[in-house]
Amino acid sequence: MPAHHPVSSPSGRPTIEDVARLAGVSRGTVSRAINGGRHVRPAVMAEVQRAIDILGYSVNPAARSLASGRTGSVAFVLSERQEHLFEDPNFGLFVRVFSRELRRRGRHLLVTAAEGKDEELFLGDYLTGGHVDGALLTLPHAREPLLERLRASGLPVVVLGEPLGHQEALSWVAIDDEGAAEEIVRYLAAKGRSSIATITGPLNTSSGRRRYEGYRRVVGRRYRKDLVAHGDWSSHSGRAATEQLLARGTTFDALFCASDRMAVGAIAALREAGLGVPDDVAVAGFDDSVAATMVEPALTTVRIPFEESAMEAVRILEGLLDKTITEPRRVLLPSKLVVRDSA
Amino acid sequence: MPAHHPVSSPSGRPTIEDVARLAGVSRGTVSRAINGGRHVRPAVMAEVQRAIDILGYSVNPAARSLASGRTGSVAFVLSERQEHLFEDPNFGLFVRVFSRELRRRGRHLLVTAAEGKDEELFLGDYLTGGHVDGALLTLPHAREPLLERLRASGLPVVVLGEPLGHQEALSWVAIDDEGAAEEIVRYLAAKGRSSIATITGPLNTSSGRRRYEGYRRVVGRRYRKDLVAHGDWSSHSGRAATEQLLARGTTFDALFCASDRMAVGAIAALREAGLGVPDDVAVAGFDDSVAATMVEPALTTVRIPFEESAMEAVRILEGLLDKTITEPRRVLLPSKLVVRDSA
DNA sequence: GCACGGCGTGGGAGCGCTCCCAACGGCGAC
DNA sequence: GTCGCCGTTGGGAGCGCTCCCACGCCGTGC
Repeated sequence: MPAHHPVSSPSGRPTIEDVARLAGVSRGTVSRAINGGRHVRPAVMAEVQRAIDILGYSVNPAARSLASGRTGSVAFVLSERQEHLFEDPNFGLFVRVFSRELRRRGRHLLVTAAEGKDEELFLGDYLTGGHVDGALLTLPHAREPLLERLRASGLPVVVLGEPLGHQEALSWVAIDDEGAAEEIVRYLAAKGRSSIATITGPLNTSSGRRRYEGYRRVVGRRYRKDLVAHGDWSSHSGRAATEQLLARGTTFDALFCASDRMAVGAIAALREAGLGVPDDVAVAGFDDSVAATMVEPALTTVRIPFEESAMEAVRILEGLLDKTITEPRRVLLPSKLVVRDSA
Repeated sequence: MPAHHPVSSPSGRPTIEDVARLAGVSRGTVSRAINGGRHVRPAVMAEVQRAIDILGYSVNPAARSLASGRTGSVAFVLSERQEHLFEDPNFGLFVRVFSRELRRRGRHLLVTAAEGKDEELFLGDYLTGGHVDGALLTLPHAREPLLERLRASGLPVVVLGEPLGHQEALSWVAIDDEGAAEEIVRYLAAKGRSSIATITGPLNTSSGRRRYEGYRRVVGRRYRKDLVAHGDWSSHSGRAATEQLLARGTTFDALFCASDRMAVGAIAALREAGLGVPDDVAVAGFDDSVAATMVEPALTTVRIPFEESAMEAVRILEGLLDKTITEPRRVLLPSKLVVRDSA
């Protein structure tokens, strides 16, 4: 039951001054007490805490921020134009992990979206406008102007995914897409599949490119252009790409899709064409998303360590913020093959 | 190209004072100019704008917030313990719509999660601690303490979904779950299905309860307890509930599932039991989520006007913030039947 | 015995903005 | 011609906090 004690502030809320008066110490001492308690005697600490409890005091974030020049919050920026990540369960996962990890470090998470050109512009203003101390970015497409501006502003930033063209200048955490793609395609080959087709993701994204490169490395000399089709991660595009593949008349006994959702579309198309999965065509996905177990047959796919990468990103950002890390840091995390029924 | 002009502030960033000096007016006039321009001559406005552009000035949010007592930002709170909304595409949709609508009104969106008891407690502190001017809440379970605390704090709040037990004291925006359930169950009946089973959502959630009530109203006297099973929205629970229904030995020719995801699980279970959909059992879902078109056959379901409800919530919150609205406001939005192949 | 360093503390000086009041001038009304 | 009003402007007074310097005090080393 706070606030039945005399309080001076016109806002009605108790201030640090009220706490100081009640505890019988100075404003400076209370400030030190609520900021870690360095150079404060334990007895005084306790007394201050008691006063805080009695008054129901909580610091005014605006005042703290104005005086200290820090905000205590970090932005999570979704510079995703379309659906991939945004409509993905991973988005929620990221938010949850970030929020938890940052809270543990005494910071707040602030989520913003930047969809169009305007929003991206606005975003630059916002991020460099003193609203946040740092930022976590997802950027499937290379977004030169924003990245360049952020780099120039000196704002601590960690990118989720590999920022094509900015690998050197920024810190980032990514999945070893290429290695994972290699592993799953190699698995298909080991199962005796000799002609392996693929549906790639957008090749202007890092993941799209890398997964495709992993595929190419494994098929090596057996690479054939007519076994490759392109999608945009969506189930719809997976279906269309498969139909295109089939329409070419080339046959294949395995199909590596760069996303689970495309694999779902692919399975539907194969089934319509009278082909059995995995008997006629083994299908492999990527992501181990909820879609993976929702289709029949359940997808053999690759599990991406989203949680770990989120935690790693926060760790790096924290280092950047407290200047423990001064050079851009880059981390590549391994993923894991998940074998189910589709291949 | 900002900041090649002499700047006084020790932070390096130009302040309102620098702008005033360059524009040849006073601090007060610049403040008025950047806050709508009331009582400022057009010529002066232009001069101030020019100075702002030259210096690359942007307001310091902390200083503004400290002086004005407002923050300009609104929290979107996910007090969702588990997966339903969080792993849902709707979540992303909400974030996007909120972010867009608030930006349009000159505010920022701040997303926070509150999963455990601790976080909920923390959340109360946070929301009432002066970090935000108002909040948008999702709360599938009735969370008495948080709601009570928010109500008592006087913070403007709009709830997405019906806050059971707090319908009178808070503003909220919800879907007409009951009406929508009625409509789709009536549709099943109109298709000649005589024994309609249902898989409900959690009955301690408003939607779970209302959808069940809609079902009951339509089946009326033909209600049979053994045609009802319960789930938790997940596809897994839909599968389990269906197996349970089948195990009872009672037959049914239609199944209304309170979520698409449960319908997906139900279809898998029915298929395993050798029952055809929709021939033997017509299946209806709810939500019109991405899952709806991902299964075979595509789900007949109910489309929920998420976007509209998000926009409506912002509209109400805005009214609460600028005191245009003083009484709690309640809005119930209608949904729309979407007929596909499963029923 | 005395100088010195460091811990613990008090309080002045801002941080950059908004709010408000006083002052100024021009204009229509009487 | 004078009065009063309103639109416009300047600038003082904070908003509630952190930062930093100065001051006392105690313990240590010689």
